[in-house]
Amino acid sequence: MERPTVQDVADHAGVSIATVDRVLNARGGVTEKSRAKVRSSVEALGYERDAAATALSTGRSDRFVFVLPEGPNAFLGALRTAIAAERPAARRFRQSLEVLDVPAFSSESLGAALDALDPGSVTGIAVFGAEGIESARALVGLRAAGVRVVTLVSDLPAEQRDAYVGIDNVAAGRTAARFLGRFLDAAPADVMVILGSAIARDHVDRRLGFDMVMRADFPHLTVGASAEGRDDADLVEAIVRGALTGRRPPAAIYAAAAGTRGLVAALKGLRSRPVTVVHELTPHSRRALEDGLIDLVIDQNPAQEVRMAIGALAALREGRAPPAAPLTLDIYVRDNLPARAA
Amino acid sequence: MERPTVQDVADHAGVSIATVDRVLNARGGVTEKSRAKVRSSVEALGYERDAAATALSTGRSDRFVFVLPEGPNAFLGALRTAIAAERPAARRFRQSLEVLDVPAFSSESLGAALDALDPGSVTGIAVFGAEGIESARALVGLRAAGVRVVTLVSDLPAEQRDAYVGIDNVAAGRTAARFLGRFLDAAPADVMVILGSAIARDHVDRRLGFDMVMRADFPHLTVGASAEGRDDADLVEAIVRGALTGRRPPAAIYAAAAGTRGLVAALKGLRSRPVTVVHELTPHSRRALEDGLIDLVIDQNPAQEVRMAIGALAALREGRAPPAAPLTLDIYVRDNLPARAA
DNA sequence: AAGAAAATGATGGACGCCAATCAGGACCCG
DNA sequence: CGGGTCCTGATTGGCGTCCATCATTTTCTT
Repeated sequence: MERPTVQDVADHAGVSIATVDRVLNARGGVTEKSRAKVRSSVEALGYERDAAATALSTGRSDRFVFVLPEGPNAFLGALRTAIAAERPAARRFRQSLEVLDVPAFSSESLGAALDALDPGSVTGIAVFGAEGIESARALVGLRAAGVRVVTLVSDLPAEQRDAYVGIDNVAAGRTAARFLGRFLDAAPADVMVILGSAIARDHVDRRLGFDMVMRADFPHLTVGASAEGRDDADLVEAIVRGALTGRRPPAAIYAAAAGTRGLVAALKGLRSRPVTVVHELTPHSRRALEDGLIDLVIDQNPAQEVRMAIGALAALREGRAPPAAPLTLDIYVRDNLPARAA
Repeated sequence: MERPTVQDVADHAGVSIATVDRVLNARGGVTEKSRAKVRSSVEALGYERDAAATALSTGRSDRFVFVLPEGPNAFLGALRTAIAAERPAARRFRQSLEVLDVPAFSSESLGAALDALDPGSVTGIAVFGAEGIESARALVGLRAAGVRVVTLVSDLPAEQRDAYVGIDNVAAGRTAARFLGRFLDAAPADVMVILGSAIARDHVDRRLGFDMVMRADFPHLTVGASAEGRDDADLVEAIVRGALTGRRPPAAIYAAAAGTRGLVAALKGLRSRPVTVVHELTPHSRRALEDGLIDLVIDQNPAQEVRMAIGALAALREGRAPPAAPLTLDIYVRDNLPARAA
């Protein structure tokens, strides 16, 4: 029941280990007959490459680059922290993690930054928020040059990436609608939705899912047009204040984007506050949950997200299929908040 | 910026690699002065043991045993499936995973089964549902013999285990209460709680958390005494039917234990059904959620649980600290169900 | 200061795989 | 049948660490 080695496979197949090696590493120059023998021996013995020995021997080192928009938003901060936290572990597997900052909401500079990457030395990249033609072209180019690409948080068309790592944003929107609907009573009311940008795929998906459930199961609730907060706390605050002091203040708010700080600021000190669901567990949203200012947080665990992205890139690099299932949504109320991080 | 090796450390410290090796592996026979030199060089160069080389060289193989109660319950089945699914991955790291079945609810036979394990050949074990004096004694004995012990799902006193892998059950109870309370309207009503066993730590914790929130935030709801379903679907069905046809049928049910199948059966065909929260995402609870028979499922991802248990055992075996944070609760409504597994 | 004890250096063989080279054999072609 | 191509076997030298052995140096003891 010992683990078989290439030597065992060679003996079993009646060939030399050199031939086994040629087959296993697709070096060519082996007759179909020998290949078949080796393959069936591999099968018969249940041979599996020893990962440790391979890693040692090849001494390969992978360079993974996370391309993130600049900006003070808390979720991005958490993502950066998570990347830093994974570094030591990644290092043990000879993977180096880098972060490349690009201006937010600018497809041109993103494209330029991607073009500046050396496809020879970069094993794979993880991109976040890369909607736009310039970046699309750059991504296709990188992939053609052999760089693996995963999209983070917000997906892109298939030709621009090898895999998507993130939550199912349509499901996130549906879920938000479900809880909002259930938390409200049966009386007709208005619901407000705040997005970051109307072209960000993740936000659009959330809105889509939200509307689906609202229309189907909570017809007494009226969902207004999306407000665009551009992930800017001050702008969000202004929008929310405006709505709440209007003549028909919403009974519920779904904030599908960043800028929670502004939202929370606007909610503070109200006599009766709307039922509120936001995205991303950040210090602000956590605090607001604890204080009872908001009701629910839908989170995509950045740490898990980073780990999955690394795992997906590593899998792609080794020619394995990356995991297909999207990340699960983490749903928080004030009662299941994780212990405070150090 | 290359990864330093022991050779580099030796050069930097002005000693031989033999000495570095003695320090790194605590083999003794090194003066404090040399030890200090080596340690500071390790620090200065940022040396880290190469995991691949170590694994190759030691050729260690770990035997991890999962001790699980027998029984047809779906959660246990999922746990077993998850263990089987992890086997190939574990094998790549020279870890073998075994499952040891013991009769449910019997501390004597659990103790006997644990005593029968050979501490010499078992690296670590993961136990589930091990309340009782016989098993406690056996666990303490195993730990003294060098076997690492993690508790799964339900925790035990610290002297019986090295680490706990599972969710925070008090938080789970609190969360269940929060959603039940918010889903009901403000009218006074009765709430029913179903446990598996009144001595299982996880169930007791859930009840505790549930009561805390109910008392604090939903005083208009009356929580009755716990019904003991012993994780038995038929018994649970009888209990629920009885309650629903009584003179004061509960407006909400919190099922903190297994036996969801029975609960769902009892709910089927009612004109007005109680708001219901159950634990564990199984085919039954999933179906019930989709059909609108129940409202919320609190899940502890068995796959993640198994992975974490293996990770914790591996960490313990290498002398590292296992991760301290409990697993996050997965909360499901009909809108964020994961894609159906194959 | 001689002898014992402790610390250190030097070395080599694992571990399993990768990568490259060289030599010999089988086979085909004209 | 000579010359070439294609397969195959054999061999070597790593990769970084662990572990054991043996020789040598330093330090301590009395």
